[in-house]
Amino acid sequence: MNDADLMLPGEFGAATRLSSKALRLYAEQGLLVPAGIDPATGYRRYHRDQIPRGRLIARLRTVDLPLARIATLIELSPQGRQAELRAWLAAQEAQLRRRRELIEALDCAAAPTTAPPRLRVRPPRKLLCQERRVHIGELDTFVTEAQRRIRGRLQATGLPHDGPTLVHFHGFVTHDSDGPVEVAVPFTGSIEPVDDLRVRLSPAGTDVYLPVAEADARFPDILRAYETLEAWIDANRLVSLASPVEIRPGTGGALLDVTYPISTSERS
Amino acid sequence: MNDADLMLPGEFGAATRLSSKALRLYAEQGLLVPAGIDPATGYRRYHRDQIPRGRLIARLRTVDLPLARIATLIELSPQGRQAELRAWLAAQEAQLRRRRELIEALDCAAAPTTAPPRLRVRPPRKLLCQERRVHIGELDTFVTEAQRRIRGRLQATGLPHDGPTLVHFHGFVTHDSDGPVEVAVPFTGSIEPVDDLRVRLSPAGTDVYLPVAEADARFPDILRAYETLEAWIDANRLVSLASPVEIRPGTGGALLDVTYPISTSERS
DNA sequence: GCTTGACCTCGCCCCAAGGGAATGGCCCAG
DNA sequence: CTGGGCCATTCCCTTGGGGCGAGGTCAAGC
Repeated sequence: MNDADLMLPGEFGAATRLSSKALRLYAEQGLLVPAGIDPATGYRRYHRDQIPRGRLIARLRTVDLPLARIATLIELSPQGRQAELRAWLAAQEAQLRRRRELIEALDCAAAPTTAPPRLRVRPPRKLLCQERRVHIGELDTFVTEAQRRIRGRLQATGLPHDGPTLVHFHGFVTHDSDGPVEVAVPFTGSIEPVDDLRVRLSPAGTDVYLPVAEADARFPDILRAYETLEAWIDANRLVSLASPVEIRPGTGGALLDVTYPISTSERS
Repeated sequence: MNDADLMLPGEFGAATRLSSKALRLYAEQGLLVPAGIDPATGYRRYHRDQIPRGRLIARLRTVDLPLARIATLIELSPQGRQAELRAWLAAQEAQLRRRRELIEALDCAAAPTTAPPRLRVRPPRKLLCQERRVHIGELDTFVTEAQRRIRGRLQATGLPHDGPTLVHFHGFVTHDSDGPVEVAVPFTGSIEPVDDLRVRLSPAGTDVYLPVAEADARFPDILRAYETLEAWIDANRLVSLASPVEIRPGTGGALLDVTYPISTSERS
């Protein structure tokens, strides 16, 4: 280890294309620690052998990888690193595809769908529910599974459970955003909550709904139904009182009805 | 305008899926200003008619558009907005492609190219230069144009200008990063700087270089030559003293030589 | 020996888009 | 009258640095 192999941040930065401010940051984070620090002056000294590492960091930063990710990547073999990078790229591309889908869906909302939403009165009822945060990919599995558990529980208690299945979307469910989602089956009678199955009341009210055929029920196509309903609610100067619900099966042979609870109280 | 049409942030946020924190921010930025503020309590009241705007903002935020961009988009017609959004998506995709290219180039660096770099002594010389910041798309035009201007100036002064053209890359030149780039032609004699043409000295030294055929000289393929040179410099425990230079024409019929100045002074 | 200029240090404030927490005000229901 | 649910304001936190200012260091020139 030779004195002449040591450089100040300026020179090292020129060799690696990293600013001295960036170097300071990386040093603080332990990502690229100077070979030595002069205890008297505080001057950082980088060793020539650190140049490849610095240059690699700079490269990875040019594609906007977060430092934390770089810190793990940099410890891998070139092959492993490359594999991770390709995976990361694929993830970025998937995200971009999803954004494109969302934007296209936003576009389609401008074109009205065929059928106008309809109104329906909803009676008060008691629900047995299971709630969880899920991303869009896990949604179908969760709904199927939760429905099975809820109906199984109702059956075991000897209660009728021939009502539809209600899926409440308390939050956006997309690839990037997880619910929460609540699966519920209305029932009559009395049952004790168990584990993560809970009992709650759903008040009476009015719903506006739109039947959705199986062909249009996939994500992100189904967003069009939501758009249509929201546009209708806005156009009629109403307010949705709570989260939208997907009711399966839907009316008139539809796979499901997308439903919004709305206020019917006259606003003076 | 009815009192009952006004909502507190909680209700309005539920209708638009915006957090009250986000609403506060948008209000400060003028992006979504409450219909009224109670002067006594400071309570913000949103009007029902603001729901579509809020919902649109929320949608646009889900694809990570910056608020400033949203502020301009939101004033456009749906058609104009959609066009802008598509353009933005295309830009995002272009950026992702460039990142992929950079990562692939990083990968190829692991596989050594055929020819090893060679050393060459560089005499001291005087250069007539033009420097500008350019992105990769403008690079060829700039180099051609600058070269023409410089040689024209040399010819007009009656000085020989039969040397090669030197293109110094003082900074990365990619789609995302603009130079600076300096085009220079060596000459002998005396000339006055004019406009943005300047005269500077290039000291003697040693270069390590790699000829690049026309087929490999396009971006991002040419990055492989840079990778190879940098790897060679690192492996030989040398330090590049300054920015890399592309010299046209290159040796042995190559389109250009990618060149790094290196230190040859013995380090004790 | 002195200055000058280039380089270095540290420390603070700034960007986007909010999240989280602490503290206090407002209002409604029991 | 008290509790709970909203609401307000204020401060600090995140990422990856850029920019500025005060002051220390170092080598070169005079």
